[in-house]
Amino acid sequence: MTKNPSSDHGSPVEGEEPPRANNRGKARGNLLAVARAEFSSKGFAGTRVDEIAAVAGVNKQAIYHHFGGKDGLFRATLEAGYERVFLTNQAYVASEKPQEPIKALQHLIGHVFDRFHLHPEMVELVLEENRQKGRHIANKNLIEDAHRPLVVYLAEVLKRGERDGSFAQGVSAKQVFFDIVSLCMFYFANRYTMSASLGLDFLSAASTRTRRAHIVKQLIRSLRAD
Amino acid sequence: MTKNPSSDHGSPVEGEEPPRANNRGKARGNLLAVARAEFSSKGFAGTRVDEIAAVAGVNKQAIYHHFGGKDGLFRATLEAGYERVFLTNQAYVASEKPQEPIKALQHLIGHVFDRFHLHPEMVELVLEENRQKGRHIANKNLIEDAHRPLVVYLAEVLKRGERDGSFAQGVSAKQVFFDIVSLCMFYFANRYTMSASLGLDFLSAASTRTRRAHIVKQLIRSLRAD
Amino acid sequence: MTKNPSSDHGSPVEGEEPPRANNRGKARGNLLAVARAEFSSKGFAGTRVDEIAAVAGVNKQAIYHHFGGKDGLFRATLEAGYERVFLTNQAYVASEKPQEPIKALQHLIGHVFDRFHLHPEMVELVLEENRQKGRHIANKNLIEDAHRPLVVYLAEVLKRGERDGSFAQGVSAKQVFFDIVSLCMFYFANRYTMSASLGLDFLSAASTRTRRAHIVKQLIRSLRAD
Amino acid sequence: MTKNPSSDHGSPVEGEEPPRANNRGKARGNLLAVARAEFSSKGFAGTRVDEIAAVAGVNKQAIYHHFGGKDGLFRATLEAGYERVFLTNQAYVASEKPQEPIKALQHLIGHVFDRFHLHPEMVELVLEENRQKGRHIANKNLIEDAHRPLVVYLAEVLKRGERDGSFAQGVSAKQVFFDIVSLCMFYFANRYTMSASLGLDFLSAASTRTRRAHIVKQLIRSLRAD
DNA sequence: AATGAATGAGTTTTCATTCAT
DNA sequence: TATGAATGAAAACTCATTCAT
Repeated sequence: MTKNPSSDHGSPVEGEEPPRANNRGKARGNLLAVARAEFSSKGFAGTRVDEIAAVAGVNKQAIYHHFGGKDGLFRATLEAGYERVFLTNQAYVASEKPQEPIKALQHLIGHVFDRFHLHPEMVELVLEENRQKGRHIANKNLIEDAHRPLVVYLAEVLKRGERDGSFAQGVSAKQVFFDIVSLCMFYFANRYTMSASLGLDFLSAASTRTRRAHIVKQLIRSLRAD
Repeated sequence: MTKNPSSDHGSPVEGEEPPRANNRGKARGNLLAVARAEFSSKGFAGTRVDEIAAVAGVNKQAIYHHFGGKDGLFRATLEAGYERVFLTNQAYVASEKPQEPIKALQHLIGHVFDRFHLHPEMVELVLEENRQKGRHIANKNLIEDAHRPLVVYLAEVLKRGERDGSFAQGVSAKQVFFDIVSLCMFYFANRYTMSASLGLDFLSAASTRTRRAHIVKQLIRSLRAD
Repeated sequence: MTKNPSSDHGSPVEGEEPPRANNRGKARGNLLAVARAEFSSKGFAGTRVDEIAAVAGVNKQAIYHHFGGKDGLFRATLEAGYERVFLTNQAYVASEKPQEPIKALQHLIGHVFDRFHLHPEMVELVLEENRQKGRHIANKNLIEDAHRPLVVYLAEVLKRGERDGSFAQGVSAKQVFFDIVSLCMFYFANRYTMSASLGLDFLSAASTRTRRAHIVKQLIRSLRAD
Repeated sequence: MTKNPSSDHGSPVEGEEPPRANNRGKARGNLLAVARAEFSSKGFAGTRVDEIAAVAGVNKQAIYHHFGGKDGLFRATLEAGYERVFLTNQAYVASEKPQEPIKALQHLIGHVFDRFHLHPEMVELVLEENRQKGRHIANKNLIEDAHRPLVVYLAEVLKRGERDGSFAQGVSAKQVFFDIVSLCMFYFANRYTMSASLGLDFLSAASTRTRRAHIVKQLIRSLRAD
């Protein structure tokens, strides 16, 4: 999985940059950044090609030139997202110091939660792709690769925990990974109806902190050795 | 579908199924049923008002007559869904025999999972409403009411478990409810990307059973007294 | 020209009346009153049959029952308007004391102006009918009758003025009537663009008073004997 | 009357042309020409966007592309009309030879009358805009500018007439301008009902000539010095 | 007479995509 | 390649009128 540094731009979304003379490749990057914002907030069907082009400050034709159309742009947006996930996960694992399994796991769960907190657009993008029954996932390996660093790391942590007696035996790392992602991502995906359901305000920072702590604690508890 | 025979004098049309005659009052129900299917499979923006009307076998205008428009129809569909959730939960709680807390909780988690399994459309409807930032939730009480039977029952089970020593002290019932819904619903909402992520096929019945068992087990473990 | 007293209602427009047990004939009157307001403010094409029924507080079907449809309702509205004009003009002429021609004419012009001021809806109704090239005027005599009292009275005043030397000889009463109506009605029909044209605010009461005085004065001057 | 060559499109109204081939840039002009005809004959609400596009021989979307919608097209049509009025008035004033005030005024009144006679569509457009309470007048200056040449010229003529004793003192030029426009425009706006009112046929050329002469004569008389 | 529902043709507007310069 | 215009299909929504009770 290689990384195209020029696609890690995002000028129109993350910062204001004066239009420079050298527009080489900027159109593509701008489009991806704007598409990410648009697709995630409005869904695939609700997103307008014209608006993406307008917000990105490029001609509509650029979308057809670079991505072939709306579908291609969505696919590229999704792929760029997974690329980012991969890089983030890779960096996370690389930066983790050796530490006891419980600490490592607590930290990992917090990392996943915080990533979704920081990038709710990715939550929406993934949800959208699932609603479309995965029709844009041309390269399933891309997704698997994106999460592999974390899954591998998690499996290793669990194994160490099993050995040193901090974790229960025989719990599938993949299922645990699924648990972690479920609990973290679902929070950001369903805050509106869950707020109504439980009579709480999950949009507040305090509720988010509370929920985060609860998730970390319960997941750890669910893995303890008896 | 009852028919008034006295209005059947005169020659009926051959071959054609009478879409006319007594459509009185049927339109609303038909529309809600079709809308549920359409909105859940295509999302709000991806759903076509014309198609709903056509599939429901009613005139397009009926949607505007009964619901005021696409938004109104979505709102009504969502509300009807929550109404169903309420009835189901109410019936579930009413039918539960007295039993020890762990059994009760296992059963409850399985119930929630199975409901989502049986009604994935409701999953999609709720997801869609969250993507739209809850703009169709006119009546938040409806949602809260829909889940209240289960939340109240869960709180009571947890309390009993705390008392008899099967569950840990001081875990918030609302947070646990959130955990249950997260783990169960997320499975049905993200099977495509999670399949790709983990290299498994979560569309198969076997995987679903495995996942269900895992969720029940881990949630119970996460609540054990130390 | 007979007058149907039951059509001189106007409850929903001119006053609030509690719904009474005896609704006989009220629907027709309500509809005419509301139609007058709607047609005049939105034009024929811009007016909605549903809205008239809703505002009038009657069932839509009543429109078809009483008037045959939108066209019939417009026609009836127009005719009711002319009927009112007739009655007003008849009463005006009947109430005029003998007076010298110039006074009589000044008073008459003011009367015309004030009628349009009081009933701008009639201005719009007439304009609309002209835009439709008079297609609703089934009975042209109705219109002629409506103005006849005033035209006859005007001709008589002019004749007296000619005889006593206050007015010029040989000016057509019909043309003068046309002048009066033109100057008075046009003011109320074109206040928006004329305000913009001349940089004045013809919606203000002061401008209206000024314009009224000017019109009276100039018309009298235009008729003086040399 | 000078003509702005760039506005001299109008092929679809004046003749049949192959609608294909080079349509570049023609759409806008065609649409304005057709819209003028449609809006003036049917009013805003009565006009169909589809029909304008069809008659203009362009795609319906062109209306949204160039004007943003029906409202924008009406506004543009109105503005183009006032533009024409301005050019016409400017040319009229420029072409007027020095002459005595009464002659100048007679000529001016005839000019105004003849313009409305030649362009009854503009009459309808203006009436329509007034019915809509001026909601399309984005730029009031445009309207004021359109008439300014004539108003300024009129004021100057009146002033000269006051000085040389042909006109009365202290009559407001703006009010006189209003008189002229009222009398001339009203004739074309209300010929149907006025014909019925007075039992005359104001659609005939003879009646129009008679009315024109009457208006000119009476306006001049209304301004004479005593 | 009154009412809610139904009808079907139509009306504005939108959209992804392509063309011509 | 960049850009404004063009395209045609379709989308949401509206309307006057009629039906059934």
